[in-house]
Amino acid sequence: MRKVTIKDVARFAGVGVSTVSRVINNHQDVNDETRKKVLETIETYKYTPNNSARSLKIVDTMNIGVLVKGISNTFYVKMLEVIEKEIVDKGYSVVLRHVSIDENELTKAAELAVENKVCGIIFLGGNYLSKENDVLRINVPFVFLTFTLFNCNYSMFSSVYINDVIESAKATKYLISLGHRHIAFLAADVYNYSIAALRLEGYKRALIESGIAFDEGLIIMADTFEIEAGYRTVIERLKAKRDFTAIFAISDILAIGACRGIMESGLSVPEDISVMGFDGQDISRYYNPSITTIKQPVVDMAEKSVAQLFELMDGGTNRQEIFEANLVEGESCIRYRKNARIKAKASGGSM
Amino acid sequence: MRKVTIKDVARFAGVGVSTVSRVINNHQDVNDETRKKVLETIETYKYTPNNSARSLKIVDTMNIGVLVKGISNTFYVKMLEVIEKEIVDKGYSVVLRHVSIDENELTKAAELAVENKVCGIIFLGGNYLSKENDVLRINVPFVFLTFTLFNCNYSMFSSVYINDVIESAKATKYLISLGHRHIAFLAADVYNYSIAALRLEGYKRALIESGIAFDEGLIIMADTFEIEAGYRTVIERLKAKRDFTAIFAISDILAIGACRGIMESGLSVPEDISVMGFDGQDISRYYNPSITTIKQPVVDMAEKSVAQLFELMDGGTNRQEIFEANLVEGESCIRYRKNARIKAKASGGSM
DNA sequence: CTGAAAGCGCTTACAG
DNA sequence: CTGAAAGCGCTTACAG
Repeated sequence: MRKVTIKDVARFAGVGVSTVSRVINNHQDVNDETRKKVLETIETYKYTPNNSARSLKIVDTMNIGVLVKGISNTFYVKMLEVIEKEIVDKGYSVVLRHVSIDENELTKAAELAVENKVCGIIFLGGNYLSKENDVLRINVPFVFLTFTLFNCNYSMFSSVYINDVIESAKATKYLISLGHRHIAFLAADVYNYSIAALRLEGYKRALIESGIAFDEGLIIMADTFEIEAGYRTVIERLKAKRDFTAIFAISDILAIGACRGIMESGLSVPEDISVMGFDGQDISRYYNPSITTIKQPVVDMAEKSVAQLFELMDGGTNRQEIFEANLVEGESCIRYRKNARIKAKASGGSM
Repeated sequence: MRKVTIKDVARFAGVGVSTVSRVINNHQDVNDETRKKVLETIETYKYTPNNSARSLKIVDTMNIGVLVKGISNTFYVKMLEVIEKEIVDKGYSVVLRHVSIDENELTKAAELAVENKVCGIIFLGGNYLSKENDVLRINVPFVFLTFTLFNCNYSMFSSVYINDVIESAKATKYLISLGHRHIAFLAADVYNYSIAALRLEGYKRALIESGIAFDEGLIIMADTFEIEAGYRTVIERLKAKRDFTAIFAISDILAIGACRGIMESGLSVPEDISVMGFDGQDISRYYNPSITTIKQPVVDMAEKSVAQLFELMDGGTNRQEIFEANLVEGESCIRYRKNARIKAKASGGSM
C-alpha cells in the first residue's frame, strides 16, 4: 500500500525520472519502445502522479477556479453548466470547489490562486460584505457572479448581478397592480446586506411608493430556505391569522412550500391567496399552479461573468455589470377579489 | 502580483522559515513577540500558504474525500449534509469534489488519495461498471454510496445501496395492485447496467410476475433527467397515443415533468393518469398533487457509508450493505377506473 | 532521444 | 524558543 512515486517507476522501468515525466505528460520526444516500457511499468505498479508536487512546479495552468457558495442552492446549477461550457470552449479547464455557508470564500480563493492551480476565479454566490484585505489577497483576476460588495471600492473587483432591491420592488408592485393591498413577505436569513434584506428593502419601497403602509406583522420568517420551512411556516401563520391576500416569497422554493401550505390549509392558490416567487428556477414553470416569478437571466449572466474574467486576464479593468430580471407570469397570481376570503373553507388539510 | 512565499515572510520578519512555519501552524513553542512580528509581516505582505507544498510534506491529514458524481443531482444534497456532519463529528474534515458525468471517478479518487490529502473516500454516485485495475489503484479505504460494482469481485470494495431491480418492481406492482394494466415506463439513459436499465428490469419483472405482457411500446424515453425533458416527452407521447393509465417515472423529477405535461394536455393526475416517482426527494411531498414515490432511506444510507468507511480505516473488511426503500403514498396514484379515459377533454394546454 | 541536477514552497527532526 | 538543512514528488532547462 505504500505510495509509488515517479522515482520507483523510473527504477523499475530502468530509465531516468525525466523520461517517466515526459511519458506522463505526453511529450513527443520519447522513443516508442521506451514509452511502452514506462507505460507498462506504470500500469503494473499502479502509479498515479501526485498533483501537489506537479503544481508546485507548473507555472501556467490553463485552469479557472469556480467557487460555489453553499452546496444546496439549485439556482446555481444552470449557471455552472454555462460557465463550464464557456470556459472549456476557450481551451481552459474548470476547477470546481464548494465553499460552505460559514466559510470565507475569499480566503479559499486566495489559497486556490496561490497553489497556482488557477489563473482566474469566478465566485458563484458569496457575501455582500467582505474585508478589503481579503479581497486584496487574491492575486489572480476574479469576478463575483450574482452578488457584489457593498463595503469595498468598486475599482477593487468585478461583479455581475441583478439589483435585488429594484427587482423585489418590481415583484411587489406587480402584486399591488393586481389589487393586492395586504401582501405578506416570506423570507429567511434577513440580516444586514443579505439577499433577503435587500429584497425586503425593495418590498418596503414598493409599498411606500404605492401609498401602502409597511406592516412589520406581514413579514413571515422561515428558518431556512428549504421547501419544508416555507411550508411549515405558512401553515402555522395561517392557523394564527390570515391577514393577507398575497405572499411574495423571496425564492421559488419558499414559494412552492407556501403554495402547498396554503392548499393543505384548505385554501387555494391563486383563488384565495396569490403566491409570487423569485429567481425563475425551472421547477416554477412545472409546479401546479406554475409560479409567477422574477426570472434572473442566468444564461446571460453566466456568460457575461466568463467574458469579463477573460477580459481581466487580458489586462482589462474591473467593472460592475447589472442585469435586469424579468417578471414571468405563471398561474399563481391573480387579481384580488373582494370575496376571496369568503370562499375559503374553514380549515383542515388533505394529505 | 508575484507570489509571496514563506521565505519572503521569513526574510521580511527577520526570522527563519521554520519559525514562520510554526506560527502558521499554530505551534505553541513560539515567543509571543516573535509570533506577533511574523503575523504582522504575513498581513502586510498578504502571504497565503501554498497547500500543494504543504501536502507534499504532511503525512496524516484528517481529511476524508467525498466524490460527487454529476453536478445537478439534487438527490445527493441531503446525503451530503449527513455525511459532512458525521465526518466532522469524528474530528475529520471533508474534501468535497465533483466528478462530471463523463469523468472516471475512480481515477479522480486515486489522485486524491495519492496527493495524500485524504485518508478515506466516499463515492456519492458512480458507474456500476468499472475496470478492476482502476479500483485497485485507490490506495486508501473507500465506500460506494447509492451504487455498487457489478463486474468486480465483492471483496474489492464496500458499497451501500438499494436494490434498484426489487424497488422498481415494488413500484410497478403497486400500480398493478391499483388495477392498472397499461403502465408506461418513463426513463432516460437506459444503457447497460445504468440505474435506468436496472429499474427497467424491475418493471419488466413485475409485469411478468403479474401475468402482464411487457410492451416495448410503453417505454417512454426522455433525453435527460431534467424536468423539462419529462414534460416535453410526455406531452409529445400523449399527442400521438394515449395507451396507458399510469406512468412509472424512474425519478421524482421526471415524474413532476410528466404531471405537468399531463395537465397541460388537458388531462388530470391522478384521475386520468396515475404518476409514480422514484427516490423520495423533498419536492415530491410538496408538489400538487404530491407524488407517490419510492423513498430511499437517504439519512440511514449516508450514515452507514460513513460508519463503514471508518471501520475500513480501522482495519475492517469490505462489505455490501443493501437498504430497503419505502413506498410513500402521495396523491398522484389512484385505483384504475374504467371510465377514466372518457372523462378526458379533447386536448390543449392551459399555460 | 535521454539522464543528472536544480528547485518549486513547504514541514520537521536535529542541534543549539 | 529558534535556525540551517534535508527532503516531500514532481518538471524542466541543460548537456550529452
